[in-house]
Amino acid sequence: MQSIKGLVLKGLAMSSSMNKKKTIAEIMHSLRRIFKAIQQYSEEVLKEFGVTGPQLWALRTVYVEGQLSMGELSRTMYLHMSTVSGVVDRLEEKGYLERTRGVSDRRVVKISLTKAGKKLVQRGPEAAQGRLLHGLESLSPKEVQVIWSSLEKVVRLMEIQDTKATFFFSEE
Amino acid sequence: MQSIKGLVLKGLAMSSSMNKKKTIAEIMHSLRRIFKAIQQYSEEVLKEFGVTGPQLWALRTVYVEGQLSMGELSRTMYLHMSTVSGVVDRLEEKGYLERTRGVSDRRVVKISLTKAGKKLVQRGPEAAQGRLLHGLESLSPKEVQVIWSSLEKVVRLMEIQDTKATFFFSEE
DNA sequence: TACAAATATTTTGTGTACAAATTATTTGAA
DNA sequence: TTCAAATAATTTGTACACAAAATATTTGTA
Repeated sequence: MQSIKGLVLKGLAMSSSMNKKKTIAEIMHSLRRIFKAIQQYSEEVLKEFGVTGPQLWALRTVYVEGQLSMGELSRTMYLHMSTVSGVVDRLEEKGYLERTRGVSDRRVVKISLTKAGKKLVQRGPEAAQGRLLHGLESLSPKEVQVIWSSLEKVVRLMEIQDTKATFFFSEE
Repeated sequence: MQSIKGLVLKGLAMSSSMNKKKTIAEIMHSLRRIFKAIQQYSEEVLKEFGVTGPQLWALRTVYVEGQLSMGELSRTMYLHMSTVSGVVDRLEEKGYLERTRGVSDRRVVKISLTKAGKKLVQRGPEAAQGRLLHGLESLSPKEVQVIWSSLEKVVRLMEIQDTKATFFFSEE
């Protein structure tokens, strides 16, 4: 259906003398394709396990971290609290999560897994990571390391600009 | 508001002896944060130019590629056609794009920029790329190259699994 | 020629994803 | 003590993002 193979080969054919501007455009494309692949994987997870990628990710986070507040969950997942609120709604409806009000502070909502939720996490794949995970597993530790440090560099570049809006529009 | 700086530093503190599984989890986090940074940037663009990141990206694509069909536009943007259909709807309402039916094949819809659309692209930043672009510009060509090839590797790993679903669940 | 299969786009329905507004509760200062 | 500010979570409104179904048109074939 998609001519992905062709596109990948086109990417590989680029020489190392490719100029910076073009490389940057390619980087954006790569990121876009990674997001798309993650979303497509989410569909597969939905068909097999009845929950979406983000939902499985939330379950997995609670499984790993233990009981969490909404704020903690959203910070751990790097998602806006209102987004997480909706995800938790759907997981609660499905019977995988429970909300309980905090005892000492009644503003706080504590999220915990039900028995069914725990079971699902144990038999399910590693959330959205699944596909990427199995790909990365096949690489050497060194290769994984290089990919990680590259991504960290990109993250720093993007997040640093939050604090340095002044320098945002530099000269061409 | 966000404690992003702290998180970045935590990432940097990791030693190279970090095991593969942890590194992979970090890679997922990095991707997630890149995604979030792009979306936050989209908000800024919206406030300044009245169009969202994806909308500006679509305009820019038509600007660069010239008149396009919906199919061509969606393939170029790596987005589902139904998604692009909605984005084009909103840009048409705002008067930046026009739809025209194909002459030889009346199923095809041709997308082209209006005068206002052209003007906006010329004065606007480089769509979602903007923030990343300015960050990457500050690196050496070699560094940019390493980041690109890492991302390409990730893309290939994820997309290859579309065709090789058989090997999907390998042993631990 | 007739009409089924293929193709291009839109519509429908679900689920993120965010900001801004709202609600409920707690904390701190006059 | 009182009540405004701060905090935690939810609700509301907009815009992606996708698959599946529907619509319109063209192509190929009997």
